[in-house]
Amino acid sequence: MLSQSALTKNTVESLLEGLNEHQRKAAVTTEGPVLIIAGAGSGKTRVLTFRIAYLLQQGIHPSSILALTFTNKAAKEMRERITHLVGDTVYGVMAGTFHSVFARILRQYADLIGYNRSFSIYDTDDQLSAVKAIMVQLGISQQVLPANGVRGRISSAKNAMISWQQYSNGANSVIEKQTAQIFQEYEARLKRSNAMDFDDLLLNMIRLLQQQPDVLDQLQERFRYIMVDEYQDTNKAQYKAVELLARKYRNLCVVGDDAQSIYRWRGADIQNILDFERDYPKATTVRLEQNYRSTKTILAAADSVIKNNSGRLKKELWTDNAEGEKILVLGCRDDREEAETIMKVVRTAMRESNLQASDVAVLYRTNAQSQLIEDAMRRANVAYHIVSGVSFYKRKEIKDTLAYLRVLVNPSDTESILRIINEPSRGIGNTTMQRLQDYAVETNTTLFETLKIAENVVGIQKRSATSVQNFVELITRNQVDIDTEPPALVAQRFMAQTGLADMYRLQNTDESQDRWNNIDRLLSHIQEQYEFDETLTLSQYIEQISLLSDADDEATGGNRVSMMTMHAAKGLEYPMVVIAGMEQGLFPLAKAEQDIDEREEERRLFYVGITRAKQHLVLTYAERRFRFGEMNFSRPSMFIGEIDPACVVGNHSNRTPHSEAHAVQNVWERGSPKRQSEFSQMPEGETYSQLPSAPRYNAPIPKSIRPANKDSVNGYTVGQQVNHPMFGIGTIMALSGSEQSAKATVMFNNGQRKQLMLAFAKLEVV
DNA sequence: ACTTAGTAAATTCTC
DNA sequence: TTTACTAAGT
Repeated sequence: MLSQSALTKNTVESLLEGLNEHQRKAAVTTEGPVLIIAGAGSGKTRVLTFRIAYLLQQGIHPSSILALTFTNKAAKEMRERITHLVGDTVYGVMAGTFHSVFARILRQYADLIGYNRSFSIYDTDDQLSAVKAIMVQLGISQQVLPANGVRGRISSAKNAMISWQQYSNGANSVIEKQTAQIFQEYEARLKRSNAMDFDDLLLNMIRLLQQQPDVLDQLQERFRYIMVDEYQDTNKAQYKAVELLARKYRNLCVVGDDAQSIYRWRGADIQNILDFERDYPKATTVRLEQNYRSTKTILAAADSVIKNNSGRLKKELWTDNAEGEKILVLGCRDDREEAETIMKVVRTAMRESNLQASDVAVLYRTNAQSQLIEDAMRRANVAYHIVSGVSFYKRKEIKDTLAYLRVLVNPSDTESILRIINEPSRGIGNTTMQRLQDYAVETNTTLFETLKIAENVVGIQKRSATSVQNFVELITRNQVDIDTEPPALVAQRFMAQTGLADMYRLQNTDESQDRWNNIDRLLSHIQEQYEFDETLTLSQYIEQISLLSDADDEATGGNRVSMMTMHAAKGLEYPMVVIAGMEQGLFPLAKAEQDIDEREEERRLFYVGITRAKQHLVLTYAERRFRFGEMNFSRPSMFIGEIDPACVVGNHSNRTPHSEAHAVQNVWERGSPKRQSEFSQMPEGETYSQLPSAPRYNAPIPKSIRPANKDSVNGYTVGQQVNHPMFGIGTIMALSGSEQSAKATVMFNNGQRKQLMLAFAKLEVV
């Protein structure tokens, strides 16, 4: 069957030999519920992928297998590794994040639960704008009740499967009662907009399964083997959805590590994994306790820290690896010095311990911390990159472009309309939109339907009504070809008409040029994706982008030091890890100082951080740090004190440095052992402000972004004289890209040099 | 309707 | 330091 040739008995058996006894058991116990408690570095992903390969080898049809992960990165890695084992067969396996898998299923059955299949997916920003609009509508001041707090409470409620009715019944305080009211309106508003937020993707999946027995049966029959990765991070809704899907065949295998649960704040319920054996009484439990990643020292340190948490699943991690060197703890005078120190430690380790830049990761608690470390790295010419910093997709111009495209696909999408109806300015102001929104709510129609009849709505100015009419026509005109023409073409033609790119082009500042280029990149990206998969629709593209916020790939490429938050580091490993900002109030965060649960979560996060390291681990802290615009004093993190002192060296407290500690020698070679600050001070005369700043985002858009220069493109040639309606006569200096993404660099006679996109700029050859 | 200036607040993590 | 909201002025 299928391309099973890639998967002979031999490959399976040889793989089997590569697994230890427990891993093997976890992989081949395919029937019934299985709980795999997988300690850090115990080969979890390996077991999961082998398990899937094994199922396929047993003759299980690929489409019977469902594998759910939390991040796109994890899903992608799993697919790649399975592909490695079984080849193309993997294409039948449904593997993805909860949200993406459910979104796909929900599109298919959308009409059964009262949605149109082109529903929009709302991210946190869209949620917030909906909440704000509702608060204005209800006359609740944001001064009294911060909108973002309301958004958070609504989302938490939904995570815990609490409906607005239930929330309303349980509301006691004024704040809760008002929130309940907003909650109710919020649900109605999203429904009217034919939109689901992230939580709805889970909740509607449950609704679908509960309300449509046929669908439930169909899906249960289809997904006979279900696997859930990072089970400790599931929330109530995810738990329920999985429970429903697995109820019939009960071939549910969950993998997780309670010690690595770090998403409580977004509704993850650690109880789900703790209670698995109770919920599935006949479950086989397998413990993966052999660590293949870290040295004995690192493991001991991690263990001594996590021991301070209560209520854990029994698990004893051990390793055959070497003792390894001690953990280096370095106190610094301030955050700048810390950054310099990190740079020096990394550079020294690369030189002395024969490490590549890509062998090193610098981890921190908050994204803001990366700035100074980046500066230090750049100054010293150490190649680095930021993993999932500010996403490309969070940029204003990109969000605007996507909003335009979403309106095209789903005109009911209120939040997207509000976002772009006056961007660029069309003379449609707040008052007008407020009136139209009120009217839409009163008549219980979509905003777009109301826009169509704007002239009949009382209180709307003639001028505004005309502008609205033009906007409606802009949308409807472009919707015509949406199902017949290639998505990139539709998008490009549409965007050229919206005037968004023109607005940035005419602003003609460095910043607007960037924005314009970003729009261009997005449009090119659609083209690329389409070339990769010709069945791609605009709707699918938007969904794909909405559910992606990780800057996955690309980030891993190249020989560079990786810098990221500890959350982002989950699932990764590096020969050398530096954890920065080990200070009370930063790590653990201030709010954890009172709350035991918060503190335990921070501790688990620290545990995750420590266990990323294979051989070298360095912890740093600063005695003073610039935060919130002012200098603050801080004390070393309590977590440092929790590490078994036998595992640690450094200038922390009055412990004397051990001479056998390799890294320590390197660090101290140029300074006095007592005051490490002396060697890490900034050289005189150089300041950080003189340094150019690095791009702050890490765009996941792959390759081909920098097209090669050409002599002739789309009928234009280098050297040609052209006329531009805005800039006048000029000469084409260079050409790049092709078709819709073609660009020309033009030197205009007025002295301006511009990069223009041929699809947008109306260049006339003279 | 749009611009500007002034003030307040918020700064963790993610699908 | 940066962002975001409000109010007043054009």
